[in-house]
Amino acid sequence: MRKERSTNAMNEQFLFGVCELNSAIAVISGRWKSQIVYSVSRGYNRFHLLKRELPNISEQVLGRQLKELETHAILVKKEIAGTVPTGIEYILTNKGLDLVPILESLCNWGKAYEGKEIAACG
Amino acid sequence: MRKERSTNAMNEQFLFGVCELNSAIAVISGRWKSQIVYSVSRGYNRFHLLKRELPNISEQVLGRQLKELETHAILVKKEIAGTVPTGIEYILTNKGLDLVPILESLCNWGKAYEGKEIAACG
DNA sequence: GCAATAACGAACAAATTTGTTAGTCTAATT
DNA sequence: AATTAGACTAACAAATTTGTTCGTTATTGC
Repeated sequence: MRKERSTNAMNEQFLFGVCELNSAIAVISGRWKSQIVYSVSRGYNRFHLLKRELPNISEQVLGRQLKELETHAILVKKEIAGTVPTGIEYILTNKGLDLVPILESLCNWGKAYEGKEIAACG
Repeated sequence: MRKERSTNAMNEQFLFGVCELNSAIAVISGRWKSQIVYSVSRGYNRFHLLKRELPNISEQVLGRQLKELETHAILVKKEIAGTVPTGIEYILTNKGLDLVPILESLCNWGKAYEGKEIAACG
């Protein structure tokens, strides 16, 4: 549980107030989160498909990350009609869909400077 | 210190291998980091200016974050000639400069969906 | 009946990040 | 001579994130 009045939590709130950038980053930070969003966007949109894509994640952690993404309205759960037991699909919301191209930019940025930890000065 | 062989650390490495997206996010995650990059890009490029911009950060934490950004080659330190004691400027590298527009997209994305935690489904 | 698959939730523990306390060094100012 | 400003570092403690163990529900396959 969060301690709402810890320095850490208050600093987080302060930054949220400074610029939406900081809330945005808070949403996509976290060990598996942006990779999950990216995978879902590419069609790996069910629990077992994500498990297969990310073999090192435990089911419990996957469930937790998905729930957090749902809380932040990046994706929604949808029951697949006519399946027994009811299958669940994860669908990106508009918010989630709009995030995907930004993640792609980040990916390209990462690739462009791969291994160049000591970059030339601009 | 990091435990190189913890599950957590190994999962991080795994994700770095899956897509550069994950290393990119790792670089900009962290309580103050992207805000610092953004502030530096807007001219708050000295230790004391950043302290004034982010009054809640302690000097120790600011120093640490700046050092990490330096390690990831987002910015470099530069001595200001002719100042006594030597003043230090922080300059964004090309890598850092290329990051700024992405941070701006994230900021706009955050603004667009501000408060809309329960978004319409795409 | 027993195991497996799909999809998780709760509680606890380990790892990591963030913040705090104390201290450094130089030079100008009071 | 003491204080202040700029720019930090190291070591420790608190907070938070990540991973683990155990358990659940329901249906199909052997």
